[in-house]
Amino acid sequence: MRVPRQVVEARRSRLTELLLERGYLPISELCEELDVSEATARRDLSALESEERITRTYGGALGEFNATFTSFRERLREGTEAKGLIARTAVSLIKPGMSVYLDAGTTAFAIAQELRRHLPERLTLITNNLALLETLGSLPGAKTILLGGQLLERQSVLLGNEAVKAASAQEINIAFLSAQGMTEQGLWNSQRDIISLQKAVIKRAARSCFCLDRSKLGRTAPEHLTSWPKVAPLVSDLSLPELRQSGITLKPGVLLHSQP
Amino acid sequence: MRVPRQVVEARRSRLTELLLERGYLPISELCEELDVSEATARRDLSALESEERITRTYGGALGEFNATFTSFRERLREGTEAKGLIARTAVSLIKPGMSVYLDAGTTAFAIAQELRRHLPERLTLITNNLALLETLGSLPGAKTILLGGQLLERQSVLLGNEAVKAASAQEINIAFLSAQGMTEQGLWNSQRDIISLQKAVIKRAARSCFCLDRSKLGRTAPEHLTSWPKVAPLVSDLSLPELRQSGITLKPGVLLHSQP
DNA sequence: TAGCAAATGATTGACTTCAATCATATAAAG
DNA sequence: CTTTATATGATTGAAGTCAATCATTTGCTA
Repeated sequence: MRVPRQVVEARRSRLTELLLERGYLPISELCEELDVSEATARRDLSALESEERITRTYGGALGEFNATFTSFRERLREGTEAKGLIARTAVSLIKPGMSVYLDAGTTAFAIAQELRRHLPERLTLITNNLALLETLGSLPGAKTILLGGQLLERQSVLLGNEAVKAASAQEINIAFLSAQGMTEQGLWNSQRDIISLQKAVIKRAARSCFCLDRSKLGRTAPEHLTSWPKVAPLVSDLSLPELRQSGITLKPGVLLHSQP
Repeated sequence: MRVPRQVVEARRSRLTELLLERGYLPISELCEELDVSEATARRDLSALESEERITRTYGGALGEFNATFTSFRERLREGTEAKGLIARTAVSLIKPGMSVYLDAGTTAFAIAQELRRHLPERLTLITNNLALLETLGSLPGAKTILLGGQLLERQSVLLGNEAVKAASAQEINIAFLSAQGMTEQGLWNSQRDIISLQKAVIKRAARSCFCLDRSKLGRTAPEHLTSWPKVAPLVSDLSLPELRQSGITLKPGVLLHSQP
């Protein structure tokens, strides 16, 4: 029997809520919870899936909870090769007892995963990146500090005055930062908030290490972060000659080239 | 053919890692990824499930990622009735434009869920509770601020100096706090860190609202938080006579009794 | 109010998943 | 080196899942 449109919609949003809460539910439980037949439950699932509000699995469905996190993971998986290499080089700079800052790029995610494999002792890890927490929070023997700040919707990142203030109060031995583009003029990033925070971090960090893979070469972004003379180590899969072709000349020793 | 024990173990931890990364994987992909037959993949899954390192589903498996969050949600589901009522009363105290602090108890989670249903305009939501972020981060028109601090493993909570400092810099109109126990002597909580933060919040908040359901009555905890005269509104499913039976006498108007 | 469109539950057959069983190869134990 | 224990892949039958189809009820709209 036909039922008012609004009832259908209500049931479907209840379904997404349920999945959001429980993560996963098999069809049978969905039927029971929503008090509908299997057929209807399936219809709801395929409707919601086509709206990309849930993910169906064989036998049930997954909520798009931590959708921010997974999208982050997916982005990471694209540049895997280069980012893995960059991460390995970056981690080799970390010594036991250090205080390490990781920022909000996908490279930071790769570094965190690399830390899972080779973890120096007694690290203090500092970040404004919520997507890193699952990884960093479970590293044994490391202390993880999250900067405070305003939550940027859909970004899983904390920014704003609070974040800048919190960063300025940290002791940082080495910071790993990323940018969205690099040109002859230097490094670029998309948002003023991000740049303010990065500048605060650079000021507090004994060493600021920029990690950029080749996809960033030649790109710009709305906001200018820094010019080349101020870039201390650049960790990249690019070589010096490749950089020179794009008009970027670095002093010797500045580039840490990540090779296979 | 039999294979060295260490190979099996390695494959199984690789499997947990995979699930941790991807959240969910169907059997077929597991077989491909691990390069084993379906039978072996299933055996691995049931082994890991009995160790409670993953969760099987029909057709695949889930990683125990955000296990902290889900355990939180499960804890929440226990006291649902009372906490829902308390949350409703609590939310009725929130007016548009307010700056609201939510602390780390499960009651805070219930309040967040209630906010999802009845959301006053232009709220600023402040918390040290990571489990709340998924809920709070998606509330339209509200601004969410996370206090910084050290990540408490398995608790999804931020504490420590940074958190106290960050709290002291906030403007808070109303704070919703919880405690682990209430006796004649006042309110009790388990950790010194938590109490330091709560005291900082109370100092900054125009109004500090304690939310405790009846399960807390008569319980104590290692650390003393506050005595009764300083408890401003107490939101509870307990009634004045019930409290008096346990030796707790409140001035009129202090208790906001949540009834069905 | 009449006619259409839409939502529902039941049923069906194709397909998938699953646990159990078995033969085999080989790691570990003695 | 011999024996034992165990990990593996293949097979099989039972059970579960899925999309398509159909009849029915009922909301919506002209």
